Amino acid sequence: MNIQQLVDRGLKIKTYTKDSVIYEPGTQPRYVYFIKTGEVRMVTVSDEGKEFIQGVFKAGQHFGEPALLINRPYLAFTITNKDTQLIAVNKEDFFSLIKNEPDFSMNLIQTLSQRLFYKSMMLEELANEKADHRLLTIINYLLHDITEGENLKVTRQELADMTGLRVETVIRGVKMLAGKGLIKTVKGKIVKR
Amino acid sequence: MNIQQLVDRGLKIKTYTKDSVIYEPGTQPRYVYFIKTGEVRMVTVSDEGKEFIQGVFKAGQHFGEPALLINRPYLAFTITNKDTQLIAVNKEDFFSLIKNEPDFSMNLIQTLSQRLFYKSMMLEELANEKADHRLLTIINYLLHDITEGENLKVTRQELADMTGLRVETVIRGVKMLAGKGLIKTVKGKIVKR
DNA sequence: CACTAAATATGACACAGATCATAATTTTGT
DNA sequence: ACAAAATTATGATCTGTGTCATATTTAGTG
Repeated sequence: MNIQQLVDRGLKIKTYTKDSVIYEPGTQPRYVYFIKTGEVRMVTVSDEGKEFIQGVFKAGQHFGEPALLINRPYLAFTITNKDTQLIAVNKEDFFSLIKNEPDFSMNLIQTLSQRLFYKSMMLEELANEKADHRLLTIINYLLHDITEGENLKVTRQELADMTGLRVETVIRGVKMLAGKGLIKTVKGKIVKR
Repeated sequence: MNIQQLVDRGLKIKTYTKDSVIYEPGTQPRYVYFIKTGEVRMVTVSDEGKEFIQGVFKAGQHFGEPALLINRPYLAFTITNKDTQLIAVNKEDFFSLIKNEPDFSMNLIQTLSQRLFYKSMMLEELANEKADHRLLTIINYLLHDITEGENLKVTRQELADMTGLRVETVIRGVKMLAGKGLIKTVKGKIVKR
């Protein structure tokens, strides 16, 4: 099931401007959201206002399934990183997609597996490893998605919010890793080689 | 799909004694494991030998799907907590289960969603919260599964291995939470009220 | 019941990373 | 090309939790 097919079925496209909140923790899930264009981040926020990035979702992907499927209030905020167009698919329709479209079902299982894999990896890091190790792991993970010579389009703040560290610690850590030759940086940007 | 049906299909039951290793990190997944009897823990281990409990699986449940489904080497050890009987279902059979048994597929999706929910919760805790908050969260989570008056059958060491803390920190933290009346303990055991 | 092992408890000290303050550099918008 | 904003950088403390050492309590076993 892709976006076009959903549109063909007559589902409405909703437009959100950058930094709009799509849903908040504590609220009851009613939809699964398919992204037509744009990008969203899923973040949990501590009492002191510190953000942790649970995931980032781009055009063609969907988010918000787990809470809907197990019927639990959301844990996280979902916020647009750019102007974004979404299609909200209600519970009934989403369940019928799973039941009636074997490909969609298989695909969803693999998507959930990928996310579990990432979260397991990060849990090990946050539970057991110190700053430099965490940083190297997330950086290598992110480098997978880009091609040689390109650089990572993430700020130190974002790395901090993915690793549970503070910006200053990330800045010092990245510098250290570059010094040891474990990563390559050009003008502060982390580059794949 | 339940254990009996797998047995009826002629799948072999393998027996493991307590503390046997079923698989190790780095190896390539070939099976999904269904638990007939017993219990296993999934743990990642740091270079310094510190364990983190990624999950615990009991009779009737299965484990090892994500790595198999996305075709990536295991991240964790899986080790029996007790004498355990397993049925190993190979990739082909597992895929056919998903394709041909809609109920199984739906069930798997919900199981994966539950695990994602737990891991998201723990990631937020490990990334943003300090010892006491982490402890209270995991304790409340575990208390959900038992009835009033019963006590948690986990040691401080196990709480430590679930929260990324050290035993001493857990011991001090539990004592503190009990002192503040946020949890109830009897002879050191954490009791549901 | 006694004996041993495992789990819980407690104190002293160390240290990674947080926090705070301020500066330098790079990016973005006009 | 310039100003403003965002990001990166760096130093000086502070602090929660790890580490280590040792003691006490509870559970398990013949």
